[in-house]
Amino acid sequence: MTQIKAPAAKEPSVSSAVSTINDVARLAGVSIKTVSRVMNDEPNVREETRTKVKEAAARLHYRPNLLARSLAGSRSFLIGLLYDNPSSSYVIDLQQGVIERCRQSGYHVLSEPQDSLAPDIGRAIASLLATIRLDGVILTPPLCDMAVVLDAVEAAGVPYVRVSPSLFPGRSALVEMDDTQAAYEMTQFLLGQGHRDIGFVRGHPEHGSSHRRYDGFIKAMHEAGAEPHSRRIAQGFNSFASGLEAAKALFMDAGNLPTAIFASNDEMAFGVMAYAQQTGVRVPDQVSVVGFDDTPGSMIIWPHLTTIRQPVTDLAYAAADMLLSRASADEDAPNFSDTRRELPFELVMRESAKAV
Amino acid sequence: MTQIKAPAAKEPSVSSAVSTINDVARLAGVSIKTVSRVMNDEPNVREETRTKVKEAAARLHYRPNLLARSLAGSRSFLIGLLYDNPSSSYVIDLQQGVIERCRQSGYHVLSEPQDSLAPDIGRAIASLLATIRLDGVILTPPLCDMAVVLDAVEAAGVPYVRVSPSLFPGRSALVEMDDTQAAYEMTQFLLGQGHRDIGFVRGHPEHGSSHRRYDGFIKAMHEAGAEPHSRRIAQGFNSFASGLEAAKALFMDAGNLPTAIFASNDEMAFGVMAYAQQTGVRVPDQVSVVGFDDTPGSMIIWPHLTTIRQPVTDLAYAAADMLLSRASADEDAPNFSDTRRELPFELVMRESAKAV
DNA sequence: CTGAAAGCGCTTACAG
DNA sequence: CTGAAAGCGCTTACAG
Repeated sequence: MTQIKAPAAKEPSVSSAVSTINDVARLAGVSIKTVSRVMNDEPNVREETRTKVKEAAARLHYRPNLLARSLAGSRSFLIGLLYDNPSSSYVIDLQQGVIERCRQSGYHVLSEPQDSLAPDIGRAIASLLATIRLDGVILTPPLCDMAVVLDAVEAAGVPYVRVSPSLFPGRSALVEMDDTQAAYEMTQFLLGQGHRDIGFVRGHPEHGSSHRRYDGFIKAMHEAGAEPHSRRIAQGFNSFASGLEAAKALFMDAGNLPTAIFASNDEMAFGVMAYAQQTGVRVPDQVSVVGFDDTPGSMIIWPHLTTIRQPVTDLAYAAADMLLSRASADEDAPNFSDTRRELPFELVMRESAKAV
Repeated sequence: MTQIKAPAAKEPSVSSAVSTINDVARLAGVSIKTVSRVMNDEPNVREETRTKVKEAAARLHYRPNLLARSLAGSRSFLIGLLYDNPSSSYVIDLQQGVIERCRQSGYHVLSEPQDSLAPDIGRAIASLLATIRLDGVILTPPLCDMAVVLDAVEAAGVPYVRVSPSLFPGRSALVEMDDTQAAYEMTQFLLGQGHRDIGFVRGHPEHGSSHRRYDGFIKAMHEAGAEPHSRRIAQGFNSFASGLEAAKALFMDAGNLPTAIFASNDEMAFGVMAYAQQTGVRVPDQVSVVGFDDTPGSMIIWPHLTTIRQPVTDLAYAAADMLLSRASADEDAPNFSDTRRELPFELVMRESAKAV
């Protein structure tokens, strides 16, 4: 690859473009310690001095060097987002929310995708945390349910928050939504629409949320005295293809279709809808279809998908807030690891489901 | 928000968990300068000494502190990804590719979403670059076409690469694909399938790629002597809703439908397909529909969408490689800003288009 | 081939 | 209310 000169800089000398705390101190006629005090909004500075320093800083376009602050101080102003998630919209929404909150506090976010299947993931994370002193880490599924990952983060002494963990309750601060209740309410919604014969597509058996969603479904069906026959339950793996396969099984007997299908996630619901369309089953006229997650796809298929909206952005806000308030609190503020926030989901009614 | 004690660390003292260059030097019985040489794979170290240092580093689980390296040296090992893009899959794919490449070189990536509509975006970026000394910046549309953004990056003296810019050719290193040619080939594909009466949904007029795609379409149609009537051209704005509206216009006369519709992006193609479905127009039997971008949605609708795959990951690789090779090269290697790489697109044939 | 010194730009701990 | 000194963990520039 060819490479040559950097784009012409506006300043004669690149290095002269950035001013340091020394420049500000000199211009304001104070010590660098005083400049530091002003920049960090510390008390015990005469108002007149404060003004003088602020003016000097403004004139020089001074911005404290984050790296230098990190090295000298006890904070790095860096939060790590560790993920290994196949859903781009989930990751991007979460990341966006975390960045938004961090920015307000002068923090930056390091996105660090991880391969949860890698045998040395524990060492990889330990190495990462040794290389960059992070002030906090956010862990998403499936990483947040892996003991080796939690061990590594804890060994490094970095505070962390888990998003929607399924395992090790109480081991750390966490944010989550109630999958079971959401599936329960979605099922109740279907029942309320007059559906009694409802098929269910289970999610990937290794995801904790799959089981919670199934439980919520069964609970509602049970309460309604409408326990599904086992042939109304299909096993999926969270993919479009597995949804298609599940639909094939659930629609086996064309003369005896369920009136609704509840897929454990949107992706599988799309598979069900595609299969229905291919075989001439009309949605929602013959069969209602609902999903779970409210991915972007639910608004681009027709009929638009009725689904459960995960509060991804709010989960991100909450996780970031926990970390940030811990970072600015006393080193040993008590009970951080007991912090737990449950955020509300939302049942989004669209066109893929209707009353029977 | 409550916050309390950090998760119990494995080590008695958190600070003792991380070893420094001094620890390694002491254990190996050498100076820190020698440790530095070994860690950076510099020459002029006796093999025996090198081994001794490596062993000491391994025993102490030593990882050089990135922040300290940054402050002392001329490199920060940090690359910034600046974006303001509504498509989560585009952003995540690009980010993933950039991170992957950076990781191999010991670099980390700071994702910095920007509001391209903010009036002070130039100052925001200048401030960011003053706060964190980045070794390089990657700019995506629409940021890469904003003079105020380029000015800020250049003023900071940070090397940068633009991804798919439409404006200011030659102002910087860039990676891109040929939108015009892609649209041209997609149109030729349709023509080759026997379509002559092809409708077109134009993209958002403020996106440079919209015009290039339109040009490619027109060129192919012209060459085939099949110039479209103006009522076969609809204006969209890259959204699902605008695709739906466009379809309404293009399908106005039910007795005289085009045999194919080429939408400038997938999102609008989905809108066209939804409208077709709502009005009983069968895709692809009555009308073929094709899109552009190969977003995840193209695989969850039925029929799956025939579209153009942007080489997003490869664009990311190429952009990162340019920056990384520049970072490890001489400060003034010539012509970096002339570097330009064009990557091949791919025509992905799926079920939404068929021969007439 | 190896090392002692200085310094990157800040904050900490202390003194006044 | 303010500042001089030391130090964070490295690399640079220089000396031998």
